[in-house]
Order: sequence, then C-alpha cells, then structure tokens
Amino acid sequence: MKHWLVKSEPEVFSIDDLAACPGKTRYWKHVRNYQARNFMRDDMKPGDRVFFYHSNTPLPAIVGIAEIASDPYPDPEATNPESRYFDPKSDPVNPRWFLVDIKLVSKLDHPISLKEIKEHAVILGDLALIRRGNRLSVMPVADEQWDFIMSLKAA
DNA sequence: GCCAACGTTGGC
DNA sequence: GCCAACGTTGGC
Repeated sequence: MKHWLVKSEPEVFSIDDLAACPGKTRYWKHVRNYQARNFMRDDMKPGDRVFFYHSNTPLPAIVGIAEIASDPYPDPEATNPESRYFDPKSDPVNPRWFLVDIKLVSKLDHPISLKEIKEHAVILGDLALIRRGNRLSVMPVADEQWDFIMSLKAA
C-alpha cells in the first residue's frame, strides 16, 4: 500500500466538504499536471491512504486522512466542451487526464501545519511538499515520512 | 530545439 | 495583494 498527499483549497473543497460526501467522491481538483497525473493514473490503488492538505489558505496544513476509493479513471470533464476543465487536446479514446475517488477516513483534531512539517525538514528530507517552489498537487509520501508525520499527529 | 512570454500555484 | 517558482505555449 502506497501513501500520498493531495492538496485542496478549502475555499473550493475542504475537509468538511469531503466529510459531507456520503461514501466517496471524486477528487475535485481535475489535475492538469503531467507529473501529478502520472501518480494518479499509474500508481494509485484503492485502499491507499492519503493526507488531505489545505493549500492557498491562511493556515496551510494536513487536516485529515483519506483513502483512495476507486481505480483511476479518465476525467469526464476533460472531454466535455461545456466544462471549465475541458481540454480540446484530450481524446476520449486515448484520455489524457485521470482522476480517482476518495473518501474520508478521519479528520484530524489538530491539523499538522506546514510550519510544523517544515520544522522537521531534516527528517522528512525530500518530501515534495517542502521542496523549494513546489506546486505539485498530488505527491507520493514514503512510508517513513508517513509514519513520522502520523507521530506528529499523536504528539 | 531554444527561450521569452504568459498563466497558475500557493506561501507569506 | 505580492511575488517567486514553475509549467506550458508558441514564435523563430
């Protein structure tokens, strides 16, 4: 089982929005970045655990744990001309963009802030979240990184 | 194939 | 609101 971190802007789709979804819901972000796409399309599996992170907000932080709840599937918005996520270069036969469904496992009582995560940069090493200039919205989290961040939750 | 211009992300 | 960093686009 792999571990991940996905970003979401709380103004658009927050951990509470996810909590309000019965069962499971499509990861809203409609990723249009090849690196993130490849992680979703090629490596995500149902059951994988995910840190749900609030970005572009006064207190950027991991705010909950989610689970991958589907196999990756083509983003239907990419081939819908009416959608704001329409990509004229995406071919329905050979889709360019993929999504997964996620479901909430637990909301953290105390979010793990980006500030706190950065304080452990030496231990967390190459975690993409704290790499300089990072903008990736879907990223892998190594098992050791996952365990360490989970230990911060308990602290 | 280079690279300047542009749009977007996201922390602060 | 600002702006640094980055990915994409398109002219050449």
